[in-house]
Amino acid sequence: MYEKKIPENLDCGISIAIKVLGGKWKAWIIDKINIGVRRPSELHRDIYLASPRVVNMHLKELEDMGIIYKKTYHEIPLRVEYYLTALGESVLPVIAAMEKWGNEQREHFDQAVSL
Amino acid sequence: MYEKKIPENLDCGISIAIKVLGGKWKAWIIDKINIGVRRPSELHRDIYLASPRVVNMHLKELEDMGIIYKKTYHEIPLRVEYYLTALGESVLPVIAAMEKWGNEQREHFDQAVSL
DNA sequence: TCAGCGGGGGAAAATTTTATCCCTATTGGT
DNA sequence: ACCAATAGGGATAAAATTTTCCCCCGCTGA
Repeated sequence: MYEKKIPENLDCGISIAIKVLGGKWKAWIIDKINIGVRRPSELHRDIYLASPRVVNMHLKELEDMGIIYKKTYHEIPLRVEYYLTALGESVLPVIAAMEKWGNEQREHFDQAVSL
Repeated sequence: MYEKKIPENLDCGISIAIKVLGGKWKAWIIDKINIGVRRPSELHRDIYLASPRVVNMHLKELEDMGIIYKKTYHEIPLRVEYYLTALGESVLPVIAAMEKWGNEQREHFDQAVSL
């Protein structure tokens, strides 16, 4: 796994929140799991714009951070489901706030420079 | 300036919010400007962990996105001040939510893996 | 036997972001 | 003449993230 070379700074709450939500698809994944898209293959299909590999990596990170947990069913075919932990649920309002604000301001960003 | 090669996806509000708040120091900068740290040199001193160059680049991006605006006083020595636009002020609650959540969960992340 | 689905990961390349270094310019002070 | 403070940016290097490609395993069904 990749080793960070520059130490992190988690002084302020913002850094922590960005660590959890800042990845390209992390917030989206959390949202989907919350909605009930639990299986990796479902998530891959749902977030088809992201490469499956990144979704997997994000899932792993979120699991390591204690935002989600994994349930493995030893069935055939193998089945895996992800669920939000209490910590993961506690972050939902933050995501909702971001989502709400972003949607309200979408018009502005559609016009504004295509940065 | 750097040209993106992969088109952005601003489908959901989350992407938009992350575009504005996801940079390493963007939320911090917005917060500081809101508090009254307005001049570039002040911001550099205040956010001394970030390289001044990046703060400048973030300021430019935030200005281009319409989150902040710049007032230039043609005094000697030259004086520049940044202020939040209405759009910038509208994002403050989102930052507050992130900050609040991050601080509440800080303990968890202090213990958890030093990812 | 071979293709396909499920979940998953290594290695390397490509892309994006951040850091470092050093420069511009104006003006005041010593 | 030279250094300081102000605000800024080009070029390049380094770091971090994301993508791409191709592999693993267990099992099923044709």
